[in-house]
Amino acid sequence: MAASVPTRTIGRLSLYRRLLGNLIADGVEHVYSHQLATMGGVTAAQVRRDMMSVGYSGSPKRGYEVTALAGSIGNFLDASHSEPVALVGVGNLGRAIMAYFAGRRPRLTITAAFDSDPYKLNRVILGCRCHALSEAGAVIGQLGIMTAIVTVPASAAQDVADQLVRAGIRGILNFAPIRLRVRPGVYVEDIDMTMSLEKVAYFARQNAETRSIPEAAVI
Amino acid sequence: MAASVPTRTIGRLSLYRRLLGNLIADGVEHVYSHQLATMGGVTAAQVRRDMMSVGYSGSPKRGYEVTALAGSIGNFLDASHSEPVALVGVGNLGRAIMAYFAGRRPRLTITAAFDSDPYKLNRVILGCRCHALSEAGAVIGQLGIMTAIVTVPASAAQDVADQLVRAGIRGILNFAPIRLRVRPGVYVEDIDMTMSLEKVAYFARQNAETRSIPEAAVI
DNA sequence: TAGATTGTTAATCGATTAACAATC
DNA sequence: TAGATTGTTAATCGATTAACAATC
Repeated sequence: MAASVPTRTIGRLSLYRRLLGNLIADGVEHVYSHQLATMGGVTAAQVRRDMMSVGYSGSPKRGYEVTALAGSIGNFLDASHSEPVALVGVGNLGRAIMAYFAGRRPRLTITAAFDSDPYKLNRVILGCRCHALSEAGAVIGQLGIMTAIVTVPASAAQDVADQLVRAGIRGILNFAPIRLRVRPGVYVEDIDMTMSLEKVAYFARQNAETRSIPEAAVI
Repeated sequence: MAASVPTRTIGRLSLYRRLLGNLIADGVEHVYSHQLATMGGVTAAQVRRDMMSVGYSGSPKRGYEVTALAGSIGNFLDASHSEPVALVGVGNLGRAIMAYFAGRRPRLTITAAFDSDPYKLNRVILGCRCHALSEAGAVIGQLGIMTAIVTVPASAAQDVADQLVRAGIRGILNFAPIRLRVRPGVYVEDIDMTMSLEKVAYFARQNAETRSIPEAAVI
């Protein structure tokens, strides 16, 4: 139905929508591609191409209408109804993420939590009931959950992913530092914080080395 | 000095090193490109190319020597000495990240924390002293910190980034949902959890829609 | 040796960028 | 109108993939 859109474009659309939300809050009514580009750290041509892919047209005079564009992106990105999300692994990181998403995107709500710790079972943590993973099939099936966040240790992640996929999950946001193997038709997005931090440290060092003398002058 | 290597390659090197660590723990001595490829979710050719970029050679007979390769990658990725990291924003997410990195990469240790909450000042949280942001210049300069993690709200992130760059930071791992504007020579890596989750939800829905009938048969 | 793997080049692929006529 | 912006195509760019001779 929807033309196939590259995964990076989907990410940028999510970004634009947030920017548009800010503009709406500020009472702005129209925006040009180059303005969105500056705010989003992309090029103006890229913004225009992305708008094309959601099928929204701007006008050469006033650019894009902010509320209408936000609506178009919403139609493109969102489900027709509010969507529940599952989270597996109610440790430090899991709880922080639950708190982070609480009330942020009303259309994506963490509705079910799972953990292997028997002490946490059936307790309500951050407004969300904590189940045993063995109940995943039943709970996920009953609530019609398609999206899950995995915040368990690497050693448990593949097993958890297998159970989630069997339970009907079609998309996983994976924080475990391991590459999950899932069957085709299940989308996995990895957030590997260790990898990201090592990358930042590497380039920080490169930057410091290559411009150690000029930088003092530049500042 | 080091040939310029694309940022994705640096990420993969970090990944390989972790995989090699697991192999070493398992007592494995040699590994072939296709084995690393399977574990890392990349292609064998890509692995071989990446090994070339760190200047390590394998043998057609035994593949790559695990410990030596891990050492080469370490030489390439790591600083000669242990590196301190700063974290700004000691909220739920910030504390979870501090706990996450504690003891994980001994060469990258979160050594200084910053927060605007006066209640947290000078307290030691997860083994790390919490300073006021106004001290950033002094603390970061004194400890020689080049890398920082930003876990403040979006509204404060740009201001924090500016202060960090002024204090000498050359690389930022940014969790705030906003595009930071920094001068050239400062590397920024974004972890935008909302964007990632929306992306996963989008593709989960696509997957569920496109294969709603066949999937039952496939399972 | 025979066979599988490596290093390395050439071909492919996809996304980004540049460019510009159409438009308000 | 004049001028800036849009929609859209063509050119560019970079990374990935395929391929294969060299090697152990």
